[in-house]
Formats: sequence, structure tokens, C-alpha cells
Amino acid sequence: MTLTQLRYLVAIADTGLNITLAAERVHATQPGLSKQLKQLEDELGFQLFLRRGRSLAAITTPGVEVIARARQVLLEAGNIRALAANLRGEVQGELAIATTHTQARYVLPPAIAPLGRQYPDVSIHIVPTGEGDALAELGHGADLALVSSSGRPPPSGIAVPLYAWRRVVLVPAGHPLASLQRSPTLAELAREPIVSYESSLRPESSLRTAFTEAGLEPRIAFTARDADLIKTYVRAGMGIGILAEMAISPTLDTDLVQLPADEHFATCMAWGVLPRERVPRNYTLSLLSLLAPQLDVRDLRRAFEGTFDGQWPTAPNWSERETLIASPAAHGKATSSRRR
Amino acid sequence: MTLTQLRYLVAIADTGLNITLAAERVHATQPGLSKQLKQLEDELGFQLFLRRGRSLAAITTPGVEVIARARQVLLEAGNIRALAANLRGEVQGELAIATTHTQARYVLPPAIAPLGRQYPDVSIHIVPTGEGDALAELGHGADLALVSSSGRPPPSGIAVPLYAWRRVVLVPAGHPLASLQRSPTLAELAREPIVSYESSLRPESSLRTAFTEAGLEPRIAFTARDADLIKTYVRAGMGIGILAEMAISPTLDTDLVQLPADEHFATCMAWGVLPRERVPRNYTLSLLSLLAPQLDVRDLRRAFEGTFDGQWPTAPNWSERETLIASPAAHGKATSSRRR
DNA sequence: TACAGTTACGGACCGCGTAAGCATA
DNA sequence: TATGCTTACGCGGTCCGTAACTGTA
Repeated sequence: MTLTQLRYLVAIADTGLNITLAAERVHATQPGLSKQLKQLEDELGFQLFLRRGRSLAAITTPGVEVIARARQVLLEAGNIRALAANLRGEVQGELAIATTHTQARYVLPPAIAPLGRQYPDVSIHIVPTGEGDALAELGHGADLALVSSSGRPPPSGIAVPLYAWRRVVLVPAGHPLASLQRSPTLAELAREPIVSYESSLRPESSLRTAFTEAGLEPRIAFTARDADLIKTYVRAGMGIGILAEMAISPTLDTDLVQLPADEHFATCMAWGVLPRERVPRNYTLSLLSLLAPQLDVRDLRRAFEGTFDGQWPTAPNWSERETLIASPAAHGKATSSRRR
Repeated sequence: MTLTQLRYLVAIADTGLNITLAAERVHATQPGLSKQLKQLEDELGFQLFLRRGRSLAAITTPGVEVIARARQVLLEAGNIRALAANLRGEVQGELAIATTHTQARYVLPPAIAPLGRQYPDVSIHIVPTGEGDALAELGHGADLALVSSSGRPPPSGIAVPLYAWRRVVLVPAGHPLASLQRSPTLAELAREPIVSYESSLRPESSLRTAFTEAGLEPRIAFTARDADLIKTYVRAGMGIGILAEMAISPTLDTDLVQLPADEHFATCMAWGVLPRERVPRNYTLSLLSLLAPQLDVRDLRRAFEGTFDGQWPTAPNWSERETLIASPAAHGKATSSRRR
């Protein structure tokens, strides 16, 4: 049994039992994988796959067990390599970020730009997910999930608070609500067709519960994951938009009127979540620190190692965050807490 | 990075940084290990060990981390091999049992004899421990721990109830207590010097608490881990023995008088405990089934896999156990429970 | 007739063991 | 001087890629 054999094995499993395709993925030839698989099966003494004719048809029962353990082996071997790459100050690698459209489109870009300068050879992959699915991606290879919640921190992984954000109501310039000199009431909002995120369809969504707790039933006219789509449909007059404040561009969205809605909807917290079982690369932690300048990379490292015994510095509101980014060093030092 | 390199690495760490000794342990030559270690360090890009002159002086900080993860890799690789060996019906292997002297001397032998017939090439290692230390051995390579407790099941690993046992009072034939027609009272026992297990010195031991709860202070004159030593000192008149009923041989201890003490001391439960992170070989489960005939090997396998959703059959008392062993098949089938 | 996997072969590499060299106690 | 690690060298195995072969849709 070798690490190569195990790597080939899970590659075959991950490509749906297609050895040729798996060979491409691991940058090797198909006969090489075939042979190594055969040798592994010979050593173990049983078939890992059921063959129909020459092709692989299914994974055998013991094969499932072996593959699961092989993944563990490769995970830890990868951790050793990540550990070493961090220590060497390696500036190349992969970074898969699982998050929603709004984060990817409006929050990440200004952080990723400087990250690319510090780590020029890191290839970054955005894994788009619905609000509820980003955490699940951590179990499927993502290095970092960015999620939001209005209550408790995410249950799995290592969660770090990044910033707090609020929802805003967005209406076209000529809309009756736009001329109000105050923020609209929930009842006024409930009378309008609403254009918002896909996740607001879920009965437990904080948008829905805000209405139902007030005895109102919102009419959700249109949903999308994509904040730009939501704005497009608001412009088209489909209804009023309710979305995250981060999604409002001060330069591009001047034709729309935004109304505050803090009093109606709970404040949300954006969290960065690291998979507990995988050693994070330095650039992953750097990205978190770029997203939330109050965070210190060394504290993040300690949090992963389980030796961080302080409290995270208070996460700023999204709107305050800019001032932090202007002077990250001063603020970063001041709030980096390590209590012994 | 190869599995061999990682194996060599932990071997060196486990021999106290002696490469020559490590080479013997892994059945290879010293230059081979030296070279592989060097290659691994080259690949990772940093030293795993600090050198003083030519010899290894200490493990570096990152080295500690790498070695810990290397152990995980080797553990899972070993699990794959164990899985395969089980499936092949392999009859050879190792079995390290961590337990107390009493279990090793009086309980295990009649179970190990038939095990050796079924698995002739398994080499069995008894790791002698104090009552409290057997569980810790599971983290250091032991395959099975046999422990006793008077209360809750052991907290770590997968615990299976084997049998319930009681303490007996043992006195020389001429002793005043021997002529009583009833079991002695706690007060009568407290007047005598007591010869018992080392573990009874601990303030939280169930022997001690039985006395102190009755407002009595026992005088413990002699302790040992070894039940035979305890009996020897009872014979020598050092005091009255209080020990596990399993330690009384019906043929060899006829010169001693045993008095029941059930009413004073809590009944204990003997547990078999498997390490959760290591796949048990079939013979390990067979041994448990031989020790406790009410257990079914398939239920034990399911318990390890986390798919056993029933209750363990009631563990018999030690004294009743013999009748079970006489007809294990019938009883085993009857109580093997699998509820869906 | 494509497509996917197995078998065959030759080259390169690598890991191992033997043997010699070299520090340290 | 003994111990223990490193370096040098030659052998054998093995892993890999190319190429030809074979069974299946």
C-alpha cells in the first residue's frame, strides 16, 4: 500500500469509477492507475470495485470502507504538506471559498486583490452556494466558508466573526416609499411585492419571521441568489428589494433609493468558517484578516490549533469597517487579544 | 512523502531519537532510515529533528506537529490493513490486552486457550496496568482494555459489559472470622488489618468509600496489584484479604476461608473497551465473546461501526457465567439483539 | 466503430543493503 | 575506542509511459 495507490483509488471513486478520467485528474496515464489499483486489490486480498465486463460498475461494500479511510490518510498527508508549505512561506497553492453571491461579488474582491499581490501564485476558486450550503462544502474540499447568521455561530468548523451587517430596502427612484422622510413600517413593506434572496423562501428565514411575528404575511414576488439580479428586477418595477447592505454599490446604484430597515430585521453576523480537520494555509488566514482587519493572523492560527483562549475582537458593522481598513495595523494590534 | 518515510519517522520518534534502534524495530538498516529521513526533511523544507553533531538531540516544533499527523496517517493505513485482514479471515496478527493482574491471571486464560486454537498465529501481549491505567493504554497501542467499575461505563472507547463481580473476604482457616456462621459486619472487618489491591489506597476507591460511608476507617496493612501476592500475605497472617471473587481458585485456595461481603461493597462490572479509532481484528472481538458468551461477534462489529442500535444483553454474574460457557450457542443466539 | 480497461515492454528512478568515513562521548 | 550518523556505490524492484490488445455499447 502506497500513498500513490490510495490517491489513485479516491480519484477513481471521485470521477464516478472512470479510470481514464481519474488518470487525467491526477496527471498520470490510465494504464498506470489500472495497474496500481490491481496491485492494491491484490495486496488487500479483495476487489474494491465490482467489474461489469472490463468497466467498473460499483464500489464493493469493503471498498466503501477502504475509500473512506484512504480519504483520511490523504487528508492528513495533505495536512503535513500544508504545514510544510506554510513554514516555507510558500506563496502558491489553492484556495476554495464557499460562499454566497453577495459575498463573492461585493465583499471578497477588495480583499482578494491585495491577497493576490502577497500570494501571486495562489489560484482562488469561488464555490457558489446557497446561504445554507456553504458549511457543507467544507466537508467536500472547500478551504473556507463565508456564511451569515442572525443568531448563534455556525455549529461546525472553526467560526470567526468578521463583521455585522443589516438589511436595506431598495426601491426605484419614483416609488411612493422613496419619498417618505422616515423608514417604512413593516406593514408598509408587507403591502409591496418583495424581491429578495432565495433563502428568504425558507419559513425559518429571518426575513420571513420578522413579518410573521408582526402578524403579517409578506408577498415574495421574486427570488434569486444573485444580488445583481435582485437589483435588476427592482429596477424593472417587480417590487421592492430587501437585501444585504454590502450589495449596495455607492457608485453604480445611485438610481435606486435605499431605505433603512434596521428596526424590523435582526442584524446578521458574517462568519468565516475553517474546516476543523484541514490545516489552513497562511493565505487562507490572511484572507480572513483582510476581510476583517480586527483579526490577527496569529490568533487565527492559534484558534485552529485549539490554543486560542481569548475572545475574538468585536466585529465592526459593515459600514464602520472601511475606517478599520484605512488603518489596519494600529487597530489590529490594539484588539488582538491573547489572555493567559 | 511516502508511507515508509512516515513509518520510519515515528519509529525514530518512538525510540527516543535513536536511528539505529529504530532501524531494528522496523526491520531495516540504519543508513536506510537516515536517508529516508533526510529525503523527507528535504521535501518538507525544514528539519524535523535538531542535530547535535551527528546525533539527533530533539524534535523541532514543526516536527512535533508532523509526527502527530504522521501517526494519524499510519493509524488509518493500519486500519485499512486490519479491515483487509479481517475480510481475508487472516488468522495471524497481534493482540495487546491492557488489564489488571487479576483479569490476566484468572479470567483471561480460559478464554485465550480456545482463541489460540482458532487463531493459531496470533501473538498475544498482556500489558499489565493498574486499575486506572488500562484505558490510557488504548491510546498507546493496546487493542483491548479490560477494566472494572462500580458505576458508569468507562468514558472513552467502546465499552461492552462483560460480567458483574463481587468482592469476597478471605481469611486463613484458623482466623476468628472464619468460624462465624454469618457474613462479617463492616465494623468487624474494620477491626482487622486489610490486605487488598493497590487501587484501594485511592480515597475514591469503592472499598474505602464503603467503610467511610459507615463512619469507619479501614486499616490497609498491605497492598499489591497481584492477587496471588495478596493471598500469600493473607496466608502469612498479615490480615484479612478483600479481593475480587474471580481471584479465588476452587482447587488451589482450599486452605483459605472465603466469606461473602456483597452487602457491604458495591457490585462491580467488568468491561471490555475497544479503542474507537482503531479497527478491531476479528480475533479481538472473538476474545470478548469468549470472555462474555452472551455477546455476539456481529453485534460487537456493529457497535464498532456505530450501527449497533440495540442494548447489550445483561451481563451475567461471575458465578453464573460458567453455565453460559457450557451452552454458549443457545444463549448467544437468544440474547443477541438487533432492533431496527 | 468508438470507448474503456488490460496486458506487454523498456527505461528511469528509487529504495535498500553493504561498506567505508567521520564526528562525539 | 565505541557508538551512531552520514556518504558512496551497486543491485533489484517498481513505477511509469508508450504501444498493442481486447471486450463492450
